[in-house]
Amino acid sequence: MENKDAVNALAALAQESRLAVFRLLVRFAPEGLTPGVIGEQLGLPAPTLSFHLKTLAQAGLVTAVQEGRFVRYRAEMPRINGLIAFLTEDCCGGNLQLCTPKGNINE
Amino acid sequence: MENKDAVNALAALAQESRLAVFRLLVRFAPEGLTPGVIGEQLGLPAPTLSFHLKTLAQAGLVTAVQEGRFVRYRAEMPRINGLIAFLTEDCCGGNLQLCTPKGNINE
DNA sequence: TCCATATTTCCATAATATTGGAAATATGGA
DNA sequence: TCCATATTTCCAATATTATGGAAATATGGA
Repeated sequence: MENKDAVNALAALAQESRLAVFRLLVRFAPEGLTPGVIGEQLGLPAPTLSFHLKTLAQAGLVTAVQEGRFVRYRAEMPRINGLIAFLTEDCCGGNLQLCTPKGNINE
Repeated sequence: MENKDAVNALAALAQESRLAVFRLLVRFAPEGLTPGVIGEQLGLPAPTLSFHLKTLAQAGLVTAVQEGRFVRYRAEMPRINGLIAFLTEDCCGGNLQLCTPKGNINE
């Protein structure tokens, strides 16, 4: 991942509503959700939500698939994992145990 | 970590110069670096760098310690690890292998 | 004390992002 | 075909952020 890609992804996540949308989609990965459901869950007006979903999609953090008259949005897990790797790259000059004692994001 | 804290941290990282500063400090963790060295490495004017370091510090991503007439900045690794955990919390409804095949940020 | 150096604050300019109402578009079902 | 519903685009007002020159502050050494 390049610096600019990472900045784009981080900027997409650095907004309260978008972060909530993304985390909801992470929770509902890999099935995904429709804007209708997302908006209902988070109490967001449709235009606002549409704007935020577009931003997340442009950053590569979610993908959209048309399903009849619905659109299914999904969290792009490889993307977020790539971002995470980028953030901790060469951590402590390679001496990992110095800064990530457990070394695992899932603990 | 709360949503607002996460947004603060993400916003701090969502800027090209600041992301570069943070990653440099991650690489040089846990010793840290002074603004002089950072500015030289990244080609940033002192006032700009000072502004960005302050922003990173306010977000809890770096800490500053006075050392004589230098200030030593360090990446706050527990903070970034907390942010990473927050981003992937309840991923796939707990079915981790679905979205993080390797499950480890360091691979 | 005085000076050189390290770092920060002040400030004005410029650029960018967020919001949601109203309207437009698209789709499937009656 | 016509309608109800899902989603997006348009738009303008508002708010937030980045930049770096000039000046201020702080520290140790001479």
